[in-house]
Amino acid sequence: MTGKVPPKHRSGCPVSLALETIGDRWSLLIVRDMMVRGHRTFKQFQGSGEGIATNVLANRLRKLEGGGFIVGEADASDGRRVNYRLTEKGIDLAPVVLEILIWGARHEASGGAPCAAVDNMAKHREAMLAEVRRRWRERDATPLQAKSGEWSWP
Amino acid sequence: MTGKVPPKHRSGCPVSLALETIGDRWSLLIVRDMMVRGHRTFKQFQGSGEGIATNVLANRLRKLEGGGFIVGEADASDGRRVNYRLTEKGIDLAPVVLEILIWGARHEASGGAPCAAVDNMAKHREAMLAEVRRRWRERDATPLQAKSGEWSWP
DNA sequence: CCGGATCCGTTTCGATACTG
DNA sequence: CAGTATCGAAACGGATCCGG
Repeated sequence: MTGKVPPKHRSGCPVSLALETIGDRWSLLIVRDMMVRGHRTFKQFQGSGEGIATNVLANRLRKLEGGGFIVGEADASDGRRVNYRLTEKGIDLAPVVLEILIWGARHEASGGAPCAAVDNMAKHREAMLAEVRRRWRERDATPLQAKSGEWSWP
Repeated sequence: MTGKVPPKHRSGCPVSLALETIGDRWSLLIVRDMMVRGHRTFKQFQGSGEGIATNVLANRLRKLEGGGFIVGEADASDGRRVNYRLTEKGIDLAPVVLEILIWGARHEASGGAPCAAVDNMAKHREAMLAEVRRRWRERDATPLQAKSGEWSWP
């Protein structure tokens, strides 16, 4: 709290990239880990991002939750564990994440074709998106591996 | 100076979202303005973003240039004017920007269908991407309007 | 142990003023 | 017009501590 100043927001509808919410280095990384690696817990995010500080991670999770991208609910069998799930709004970020992955595989990996998984996702774009959507809708937050060998992920 | 600490960078190829470069609130906004509105100059960016500070804008332009997303070249007829152009690496961000636009039109505009332009782009996805690519390759950095009425932009 | 909260030094942001 | 200079405010990030 303590005086959260709202941003400028001058353009009404037309061209907002909505980067005020997800336009930072960590938020999309968290969403990516959820979608592609099936991560759900604080600990998992902590280990799979490129080393995010715990306070920053907590801050981002709360921000994503406040923005309606994810929801956090206590694990049924383990009270101390919190499971985060993607909402519809968060799931709809899948195409964005996928395109960034594709872009990164082409330009960031700085080479030929080091990442076969991304290549596979790009090939079966619609199928991959449908799979992500189905998984998170059904609360079956398992990683994206082993869909008849189409996608694999470290 | 004074100790520029390189980031962690532990994952080699597989899943880097490369958000270290474009993962902030302004960089993609600049790229979007170039792609969709045909902006090329400091002044244009200054007026079309949601009010970016001049020093931040200068910083982002240099960062994008250093990352190979854009190049800045002095205008032939006007020495003091600098024209920024998208490189291939920057042009390849078009799918990313488009997906974010689509996402934002659905979730951020918080309503039914306020933005027909984005809707049009989503419908003619490949054509729009091809058009962006062609324009910036040929140095004809005009806005995206008036492609037989398919896309229009404020 | 897990999911944070709190403190604290460093870095970056962002608004305004100013310069070539 | 296209940027710097400056400076307060915010965020980052590490380390450590806390509640369950």
